[in-house]
Amino acid sequence: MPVSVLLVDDDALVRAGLRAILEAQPDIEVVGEAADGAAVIPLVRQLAPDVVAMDVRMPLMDGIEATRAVLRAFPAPPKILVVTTFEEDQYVYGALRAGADGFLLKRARPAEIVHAVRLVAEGESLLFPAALRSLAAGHGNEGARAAVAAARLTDRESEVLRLIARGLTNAEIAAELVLGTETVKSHVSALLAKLGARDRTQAVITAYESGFVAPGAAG
Amino acid sequence: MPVSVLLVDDDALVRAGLRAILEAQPDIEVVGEAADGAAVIPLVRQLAPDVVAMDVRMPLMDGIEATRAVLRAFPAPPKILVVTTFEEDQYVYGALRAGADGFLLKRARPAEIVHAVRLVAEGESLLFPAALRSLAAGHGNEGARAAVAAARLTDRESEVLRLIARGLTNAEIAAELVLGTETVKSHVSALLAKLGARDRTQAVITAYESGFVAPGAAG
DNA sequence: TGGCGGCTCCCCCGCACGGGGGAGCCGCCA
DNA sequence: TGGCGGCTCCCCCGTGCGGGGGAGCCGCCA
Repeated sequence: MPVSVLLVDDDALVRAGLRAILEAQPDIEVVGEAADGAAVIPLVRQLAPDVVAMDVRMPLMDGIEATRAVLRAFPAPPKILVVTTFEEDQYVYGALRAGADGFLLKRARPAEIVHAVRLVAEGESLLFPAALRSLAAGHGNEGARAAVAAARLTDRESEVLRLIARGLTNAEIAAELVLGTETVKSHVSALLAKLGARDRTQAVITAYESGFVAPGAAG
Repeated sequence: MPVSVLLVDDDALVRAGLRAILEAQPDIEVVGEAADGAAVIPLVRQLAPDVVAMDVRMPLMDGIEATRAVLRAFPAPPKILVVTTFEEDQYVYGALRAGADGFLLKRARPAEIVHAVRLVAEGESLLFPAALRSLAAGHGNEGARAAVAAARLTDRESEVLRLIARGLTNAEIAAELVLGTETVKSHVSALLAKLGARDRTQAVITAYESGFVAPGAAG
């Protein structure tokens, strides 16, 4: 059962590129295209795609509004993969709050694009915007790859991040999870690398900004 | 021109106590009372108080809902001072998100209660819930005093907290503000003490949880 | 069967951090 | 006039933190 994808981008060139890359995969099928967010709702209703690859900047209705509209309109909405560039990273937070499931960088390599589509199709994928931003600084394509491939935390890392975001030290986390402090340090290091965070403070910021934790939700 | 206060608490004893304490001040005037949040809207319309001292737990409409209702109903709403106890601190975040302007602990001393009313009346007062919680742990009355009196940050401290909440190190903050690192350290220490935070990580958490910074608002 | 990723734990090392002091300058206000 | 709070900068000191290595165990899957 292939993953069905709807492409939404005002640039025909981008649509064609995405279609070519994705159609080359046996398990991915592009079922439709749209040139603006305003056309998304009826197309989703008609095509019922698994994933919508959604551009951010479009003339009539931008990707953020369209994301919101789709999630409002359908009880079981498709996964929304927001297609963005480093220059547009100010839209990332808005898209996240609108309910986007993942991010795709236009300058990513084909294999990464394919990977991203599969990831969001599988569900529960959270790509951290801070990782995008920090990795974007200077590293060029390296950044794109890392942002797409590495930004998924393991269960343990998620658990540790949650405790970091509650203000615990490594020793306290170790006690809480019944682990050695060295183990916690390992998880913290891995987690910081994946998030593109320099230290636990930046990790907490990323946790809040990405919606990984929400104000008021903590105990 | 005295500060006018509306008391909202289902406990008549509490109302009487607040009235006695506040009326003893020449610059504070209690203009009305209500026993439930459901009665607040018409009373605010009629009395136009500067401050509403609002209990959290009330039979018909709780303080959080009432706060929300008041802020929705009036273009220039009164300041909302939420009256709470340490046992009720789980309501603090909800009240903050509802738009409350400050917090008052029932076991606070009279002078502190008066101070809190004057503070919110002056505007722009933000009392940090994390400071409440951490100070509440064990210190008894000490905690109440500190939470009310110390939780207001100076301009410089607010500036530093904002930069901490953007992930900067002390050295980077110093460069940003054109200061010495030792100066930044002084501000950070003062700020941590006021917030009841152990380190900058907890300070960031407090900043988000209190609404001092909001997800998506950062640049 | 081998490889790989996740989880666990260990070492060494440098450093940013935070606490404890103190001090001088300025402006406000009693 | 003196006091006080805010802002600035300095010292010393301990340590939690994060990076750099490495290693063994397990389960999944090709």
